[in-house]
Amino acid sequence: MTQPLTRIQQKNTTAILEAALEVFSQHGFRGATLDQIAKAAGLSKPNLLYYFSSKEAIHETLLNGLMDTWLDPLRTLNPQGNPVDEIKGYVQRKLEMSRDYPRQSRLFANEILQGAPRIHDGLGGPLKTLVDEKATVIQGWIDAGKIAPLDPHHLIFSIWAMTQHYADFDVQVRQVLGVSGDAHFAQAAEFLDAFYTKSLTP
Amino acid sequence: MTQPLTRIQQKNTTAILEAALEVFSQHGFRGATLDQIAKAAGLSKPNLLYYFSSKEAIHETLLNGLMDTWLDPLRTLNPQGNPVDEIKGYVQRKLEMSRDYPRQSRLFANEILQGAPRIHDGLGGPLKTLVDEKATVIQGWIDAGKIAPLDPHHLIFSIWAMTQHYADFDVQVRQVLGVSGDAHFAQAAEFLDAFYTKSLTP
DNA sequence: CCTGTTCCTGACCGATTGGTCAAATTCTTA
DNA sequence: TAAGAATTTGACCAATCGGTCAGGAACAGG
Repeated sequence: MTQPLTRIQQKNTTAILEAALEVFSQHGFRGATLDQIAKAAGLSKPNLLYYFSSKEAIHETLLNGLMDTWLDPLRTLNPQGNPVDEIKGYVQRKLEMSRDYPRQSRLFANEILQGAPRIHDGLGGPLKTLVDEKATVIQGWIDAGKIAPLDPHHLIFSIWAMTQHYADFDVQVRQVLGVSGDAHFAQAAEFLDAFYTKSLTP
Repeated sequence: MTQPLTRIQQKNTTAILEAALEVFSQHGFRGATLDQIAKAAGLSKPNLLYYFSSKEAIHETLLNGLMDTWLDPLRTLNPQGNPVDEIKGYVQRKLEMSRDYPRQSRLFANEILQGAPRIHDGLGGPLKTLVDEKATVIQGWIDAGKIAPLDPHHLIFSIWAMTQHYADFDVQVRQVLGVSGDAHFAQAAEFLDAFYTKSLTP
């Protein structure tokens, strides 16, 4: 039985999670400190621990809230739609997430990189289930001759890899391109559209 | 004037770097501890610091030695070769590196994820130079009608993203596919070959 | 064998870490 | 407005961090 949150609880909880997202995504779990998070949230360290029982509790809350949002674009892949457009739409939505929520992407990347010690189960369970389901849909499209024959699982991996690359390896992308703003995301969108059009069309 | 290393120096230095690669790639720079590295190397902590002046010195040595090896596959991209085969060859070599040297890939990924604080300059300098050079080659192929018109820089990013994904997100890939060995790398090789064949052929 | 150099270690240090706690402050509500 | 609950804080703690240092052990060449 969860109690409704007071305004002050609401405000501080979100401030903590926002600050923690900033710090965790930048330094990883072990690299982040409670002092950093407290300072970024404008609270004292003991006050952090009044709202969350431990550093790990903050991190866990963040990851749990993330999983669903992160998989939503895949969930909306429509079996009844036009196959090529559906997949390209998924690519674009995923790329937009890299542009608009890079911290979430990096938080996730950090966790996976370290071997996913805190969400290992979530990967084999809900994630695998969803991917398998959508892979079946894609395989159906292949069997019907609607798209080119490509291993559906690895096709999904390719989408994750290419879109998240622009968030996770942002520094590298910027250095190599020599840009500072957001303009290269439009280039990326164009590239990915052309790329997947060519590879998916039967 | 660097002195030649004695056998014992040789042995311990490589043992330290091997252990540090293991630990750094798994926990990131801040997450790794000298005690962990010392234990993994079979040495005492003060003995580590007899060979390397600091934790950062170990990390730096590791990254410096990595950069060249990591870019070699791109360097061997031959302007005179068959365009599609050259690029697909690069993809395969990069994928093999993900399979055979996943720790190096994760070490690099960790560094970039945290904003590349220790190799920031190397990205804008040598890396950018090499990429720009190869991008020009690819653009030449496009202008000659040898491959499909795709932004060369983003094409290179796509190769990095997709191949390194199999090393950096290894846990996720394994969980989703439900595999434990190395077999899925053969699938990945096949997928990438088909994928790039379709998208590069004019 | 002796001697100087290289290699190695236990004990230790100050700084930082995640976390605790009693007391003070602020808010709510009767 | 008074009492009780919720919120906030400074002071503090044990553990761990990267790193130091004096001295001992092993090794080399003569």
